[in-house]
This record gives sequence, C-alpha cells and structure tokens, in this order.
Amino acid sequence: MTDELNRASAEPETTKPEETVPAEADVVTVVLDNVGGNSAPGKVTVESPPDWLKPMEEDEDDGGEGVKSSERIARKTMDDVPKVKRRRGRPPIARNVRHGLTRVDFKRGLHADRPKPKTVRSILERTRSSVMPGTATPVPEPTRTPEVLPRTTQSIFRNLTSTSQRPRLIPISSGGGSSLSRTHSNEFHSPPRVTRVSPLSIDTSVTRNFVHSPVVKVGNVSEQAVSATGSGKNGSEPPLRLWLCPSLEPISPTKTQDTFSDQTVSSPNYSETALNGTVTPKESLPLLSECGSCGCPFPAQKIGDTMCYRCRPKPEKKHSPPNIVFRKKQHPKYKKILKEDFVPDGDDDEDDWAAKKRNRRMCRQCVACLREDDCGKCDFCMDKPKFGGSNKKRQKCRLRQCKFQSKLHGQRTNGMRSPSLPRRRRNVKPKLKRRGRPPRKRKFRSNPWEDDDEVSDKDADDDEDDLRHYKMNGRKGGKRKWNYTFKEDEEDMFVEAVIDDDEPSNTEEDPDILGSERSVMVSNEMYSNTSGLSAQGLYYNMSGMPAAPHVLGSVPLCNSNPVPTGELVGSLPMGDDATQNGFLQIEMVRVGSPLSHYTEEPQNTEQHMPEPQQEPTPVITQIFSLAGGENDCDRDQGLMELFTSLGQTVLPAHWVGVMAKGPVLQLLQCSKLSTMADTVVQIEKGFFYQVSVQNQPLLLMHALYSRHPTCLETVGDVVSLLLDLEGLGVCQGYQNFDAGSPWEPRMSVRAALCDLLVPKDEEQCPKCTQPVEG
DNA sequence: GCCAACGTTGGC
DNA sequence: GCCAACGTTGGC
Repeated sequence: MTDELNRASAEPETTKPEETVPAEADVVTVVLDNVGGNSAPGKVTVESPPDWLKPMEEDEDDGGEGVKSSERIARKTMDDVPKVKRRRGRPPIARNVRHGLTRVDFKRGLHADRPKPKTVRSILERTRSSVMPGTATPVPEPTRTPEVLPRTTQSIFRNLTSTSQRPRLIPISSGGGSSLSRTHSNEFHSPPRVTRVSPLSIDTSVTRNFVHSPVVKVGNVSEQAVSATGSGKNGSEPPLRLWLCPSLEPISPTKTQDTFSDQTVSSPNYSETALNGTVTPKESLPLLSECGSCGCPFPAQKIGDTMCYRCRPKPEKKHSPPNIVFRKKQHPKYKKILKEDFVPDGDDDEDDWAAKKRNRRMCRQCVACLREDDCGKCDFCMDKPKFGGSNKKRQKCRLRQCKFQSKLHGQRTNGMRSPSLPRRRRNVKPKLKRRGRPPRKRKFRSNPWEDDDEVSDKDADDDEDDLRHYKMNGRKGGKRKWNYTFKEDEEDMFVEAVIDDDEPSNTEEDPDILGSERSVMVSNEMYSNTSGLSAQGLYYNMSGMPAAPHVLGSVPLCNSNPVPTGELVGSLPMGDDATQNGFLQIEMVRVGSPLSHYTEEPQNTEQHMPEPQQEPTPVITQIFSLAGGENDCDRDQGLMELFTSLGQTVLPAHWVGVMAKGPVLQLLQCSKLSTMADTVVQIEKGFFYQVSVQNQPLLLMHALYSRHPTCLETVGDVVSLLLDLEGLGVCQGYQNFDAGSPWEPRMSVRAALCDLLVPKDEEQCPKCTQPVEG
C-alpha cells in the first residue's frame, strides 16, 4: 500500500514522472540538491517555478537558502508527514503503513529509512540529467514528498493544504512550461490540493479531460494512478494522472462548479494553505483565483473549471455522490467504525471487506460466539477430522454458531436444532457419523405431525435441561410463526406454543427468550380429551390465564383448581398477540404420539430420554383456536356469563371450560386418565347441552339426561353433570368376530344404539352386551 | 428452499 | 502446509 500511496501521491506530480516519484525523503534530498546545486532549476523556477514553488518553494527556498538540510527536511517532513496519511485507493498493508510511519523521524523530520530517498534521488537525478536536470521540478517534488507520506489520513488533510500550495506552483510552472512534462508536474502540484483525492493531479489539461473520465476513471483512478506512478514517470504518466484526475474531478468539477460557491470555501482553504495557510479562506477565494495556477484566479473556480479542479476536488467529494472514488475515501471512515469491532486497520477497503466478510457470521457477543471449544458431539464437530470426521461439512460446531448471524440459525431454527441431530431425513444416507439415534418413530410419523419437520432440541448443549424440548415450527396463515415445543418432564409432557413474530431463530434457541415469550403450556393430557371437540376453534380457558377480557369478560377464567394435575398450565402473559385477539390462537396442535417422534431429537442428551411412555392411544389431536375471532358474534351473553362463572369455580378434576365458535361452551376432561377423557359436554345457546363421547353424541334417551335439567343454566348444574359423568365410563362395545382374518386385530364395535356411557363398573351397555346384528 | 458437499481463503 | 470455516453449488 505504501507503495501505492506513494505512487498515488506521486501521480499527481507525475507529470514529472521521475521527479514525482521521489518520496518524501527523496524530495528532501532533492530539495537540497536543488537548492544547493542546480542553478538551472533556479532559473527555471525563477519564472515558472517561483510561482509554482512559491507556496512550496518558499519553504524550499528557505531551505535552499538556509541550506540547512535539517530545517528543510523538517519542513518537508512536516509537509510530508501529512501527506503520508492520505489514503487513496487501497491503503497499503498495515505493515507498509507502519514502515512508512516508522521511517519518519518526526522530531527531526527525517525518514529513518533512506532506501526510498536513494531511489528517489537516483530517479531525480535521472530526470534531471535526462529531462530538465536543473529544472526546479525537483523542488516541486518535495511537495510530492507528501506522496510518500500519504499513509495516514491526517496526512491527507495536511496534504491538502500542501496541495493548495502546489496549485499555485503549478500554474506558474505551466507558465514556465519549459517542458510540458513539467507543466504537468506543476499541475500535479495542484494535485497537492487534491492530495486528498487524486484530482489534485488534475491540471488545466485535466479539466479539459474531465468530461469523459469520470465514471470509468473513478474505478481505475486510484489503481492506475498507482501503477503509473510506480512504473514510470514519463510523459505518458501525465496522461494517466490527467486521466485519473479527470475521472475524479469531472464529476465534482462540473457539479461542484455550479454549487461551488460553497465549495469555493473549501477551495479557499487551499489557497490559504497555499499561501502559507495565512490567507483567509474567503479572501482566498480571490486569491484562489490565482490559484488558478492553472492560470485562472481561484474564484475562477466557478468560472474557470481549470481552477476548479483543484478546488473542486474537495467539494466534489462532498457533493459528488456519484463518484465511487469519494466513497472509497470515505470508506476509511466507515472502516474505522467497523474496524472497531473487527480489525484494527491499516488496511484498505479490501481488507475491511475481507474482515467483514469473514466475520459476517459472528456477532461476537452471543454465547455461541464467545464459546471457544467445540462440543465434539454435534454433527459439525463430528465431521471434523480432529473428531474423526471426514471433513465434509466443514462447519463450526453447532454450539459455536452465532445465534444471530449464523446462517444456520437464520435459516430456520429448525435447521439449527436438527442439525445437531442429524436430520431426520428419511432417506438420508446413513452417514457413519450418526452416532446419534437412528430415527425411529416413523410409525408415528404417519400422523399429521410428520410434515412438521422442524423438530429440534433447544439447545443441544444443555445437559442441564431436564426437560426435553421438541419444537415444531409452523406458520399460520402467513402471519405469525408458531413454534410448538414439546417439553417432557419426568412426569408430564407439555406442549408449548410460542409465537414467533419474526425472530426466527432467536426465540427458539434461547430458552430464556422462550421463557419471556408468551407461551401456552398444556399438558398432553389435556388434549386427550379433546377428541370430542370439533375441529374448529375453541376459546379456551386456561387456568391462570386471564381470559381475554373482552371475550371472556374480564374475569380470569380459572379452572379453578390450580391445576391439580397440571393439565393446563397457562403461562400466558397474554401479551400482545394474545391480547390483540383476545385469545391466543393455537391451531393445529396435536399432541399425543408426537412425543415419541420427537424423542429422537434430544441429540446429545439422549441418555436422558426416559422412554416416553407409549400411550396406547394417540393422546391428542385437536385443534384449539384460542380465539380467533374476536368478536364473536357467536358470543352468547348467557353462555359467556356461565363460562366466566365456570372459570371462577372449581370444577371436578381436570374439567376445563372452553368457548368455541357456535357459540358453544365446551367442557372437557383434560386428563387422559379419566374415564371421561373422550367426553365433551357442549352447552349451546339457551344452555341446552349435549354430551358427546368420542365424537359421537350421547343419545338423548340416555339416562344421564334424565338425571339433569334440560338446560345447564348454572354452575351448579354443570358441576352436577360433570360429577355424574365422573361416575361413568365409556362403553367398550363388543368384539366383532365377523371380520375375517385371524391375525387381524379384533375390533371392538358398538351397537347402533350404544349408550356410550355406562357406569364405571360396567364395561358394556346393555345394547352392546347383546348386540343385534344386522 | 434446504442441505450435503466442497472449493476457497484467512490465520497460524 | 495445515486448520478452521465461510460461501457457493448442485442435487433433491
């Protein structure tokens, strides 16, 4: 980079290829040489150079006169130093930068490293000898010296000032025009102004070119400039610069010019600096017209674009949005910011980019990012050679995947979780790796659950978790994403529905978050009952949950019993969503077999997995829709009141009241252990009620009805009915031997008029005891 | 759209 | 040269 920078800086100056080439150190030396020796330059300079040099030369002259190299050097170095900072194009590698800086002895104003100077000198000498040996050009170069320095941005600024000086010089030089090359170089001096940007290099000639160069050049500018400078400093170079500069300037110039009155301000600065920094900016404007070293007064900026170039450059940067170049420069700023997080710096955009790229997947703050060690258990770890893997996946340990930035997380939480566990992909080629547990549960898969792919462990790592979490993700109506998590406790299994607004992974993954989220937990037992429910939504009362006020009445419905068995656990903060609709919508929640399915998941914690009790019957399968509809036209005042009352009452164990569309107040036995597990009491408008068992209506002729009022208008009536039900059981029907093959399971059948419910001590109703065939 | 596989790159 | 792991690609 340093080289590039140097080159870049040099470029503007490049008009004098060789001369410009010299780095600061070179410049210094050159200056000395010039001062001390070449009268020729002096001659030249006298006319053109003087103008040129005035700003710069003044110093130089001083140095020359004083001939105190140290002083000169110091001055130059001063100039140089600033220049050093300028960054253009791509910043040199940090190393280079360092070197550049290290080279400079700020105290003395000298470069520790002389290597370049030597080269520079040689170059300069060459140029002198070959081109205009004595020409003042060498002096201007000192200005160039800044080029060397460009390393730091600050230097850039300084350079700017210096550049301002240069500009003047340039014009003069051009006037001197002993050699075109010089003029260019002089022009380059103007670049000094430009120093920040390449534009400085631009000269009048440049201005001419402006038009075309802009876009293309922009891209090329920095780079080419570098190359150019590096390569040679021949007449060819000037064009490059011009070319380059134009690109930069063109935009600004034209644009800036118009607007520039403002910009002129900036330009003034240059002029000022040029003048020695003494000139006031605005005053400088007029002065600046002189700056036109290009030949035009600085004010000309407005008028004369030529002048403007110099001046323009700065303004352009500001104004010209279009130019990429500007952006580049600015990038550094951004870089800095970014770098804070990432890499120190000293690098170019590219470096930054690389760094960014590299860090794209890490927030560096989350637990995962902070984790240093691989778990050695996840699939990615297993894939690693160090863990005996084949290195096909080549991914970071699951536990180290950033929770926020990682693709894995981002993709789908599912991915995350499952990942750790090999995908259940069915036919996935069994990779050796999978120590994990083979996917079993397929059988269950037959269930609707199957589709829900996403099952995953919450955090595989957490061995702590006693609970196993199985999650499912689902999207509802495109709105919110619900994540269903099955938690298995030693005793209970729960289904947790989490509303995932959009935070894909986060919620899922962070248990904490989950905790905070509004969630509804329901024991699977609860579901067992639901079989009787119609598929439609239900307004479900969960104990502990404040029922949606509007719907339910502001009374928190409780099942009364603080959940004896814990069937329902409503940990529902009724947050936003819930509140909005008044109810949580739980849709398509099916419980039962799923547990088994998910058992797979527990990746690492497998051992923990207590065999999920296989339930003879798929426990759950229901669709609960807490709410949904807000208003419910369906709502019936009386039912609602009853519903509310029920919520405040202690119902027989595990009975829960639910409001469903219809409106229908449903009473469910949530305990699968209850003989009434499959029984549902539905109370409709007018409090007429009906009992259904396993989705079949209890015939009105059933004795149960006779024992209770036709309408269940009060809580007492309801409770009475429920208690009565608790004394009953479901008729087991009779075995149908008709069916054929011996190996087929014998199916129980009910008589057409089966009572469905029979006293607990009886297995069958009379009708099933003596079934009437046909 | 997801995922396995792998080329590639930065860091050491 | 090795390792880690990011980003991309093709298959499904």
